[in-house]
Amino acid sequence: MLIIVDMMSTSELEALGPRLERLTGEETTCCLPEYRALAERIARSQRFPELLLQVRAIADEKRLLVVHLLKRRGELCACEVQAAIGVGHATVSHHMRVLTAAGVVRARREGKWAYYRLTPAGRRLLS
Amino acid sequence: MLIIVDMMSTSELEALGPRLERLTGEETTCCLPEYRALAERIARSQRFPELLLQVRAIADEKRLLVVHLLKRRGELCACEVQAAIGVGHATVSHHMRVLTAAGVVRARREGKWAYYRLTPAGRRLLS
DNA sequence: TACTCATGTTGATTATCGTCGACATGATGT
DNA sequence: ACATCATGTCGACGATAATCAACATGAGTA
Repeated sequence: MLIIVDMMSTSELEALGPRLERLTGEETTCCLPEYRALAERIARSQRFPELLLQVRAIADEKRLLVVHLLKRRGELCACEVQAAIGVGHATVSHHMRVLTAAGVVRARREGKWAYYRLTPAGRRLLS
Repeated sequence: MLIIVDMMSTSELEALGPRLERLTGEETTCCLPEYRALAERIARSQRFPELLLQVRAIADEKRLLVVHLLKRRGELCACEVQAAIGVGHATVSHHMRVLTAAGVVRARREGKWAYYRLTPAGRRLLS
């Protein structure tokens, strides 16, 4: 319940309280406890951590490029991803791990090769 | 034309070429120059850098929270944002700067106060 | 004018992340 | 069996980013 607030220094918290309470008397838009509670509700919802994970997964130039390529081509193997984005194979493996962990892409093994395609959630991110 | 490829070591490039050329003879899905060219077209399009900037702007817990709050409340001043996300005012200023630079939110000054609201592009990011 | 308040800016610190080399694994082919 | 190939994992390094304290700015106020 106090996770967010605990990240503020106590001096700033004490200074912030009366300042905003005074503001509510003049400007009806400022309301400290209301916004703090609303922010906590949003941050503690089920969708927020998932969405944050997905957004952070595509917040990289190479990974956003991979997602766009998958949207156009449907399915790519790891070597094709490596050729497309121009990094070492260890980096490709790392990026695809981030994308799969976020639920943006889904991996499929076929012999030596690993194929990747977008999940429905991944497709929704690009609409 | 060689920006992406130059990020690979020459040894890996030389090893990758013949490997994929052989693959194209067996698996029709592997095609090195085609994917490299497609990736370059996407990365050099007008929308890609803008989208990357916007996605990176909301790829932070606090900033994603701010964007959600703005979607619900319409407009917030800086002190309300500070109260909601629980960081120092310098950090709030930094986050709002990142969001405005990406075109996700728009700032409006009224006397001492700074009000922020989502841009159409920012609203589109959350749909 | 002097003072307070809301916000922006700067510099430094800390943490996180992208990248790669080296090694491991598991499948394919000779 | 042995070599080769595609991919994964680990450790380290460099770059980037989040955060705050301190200072600066500019508007309202007594």
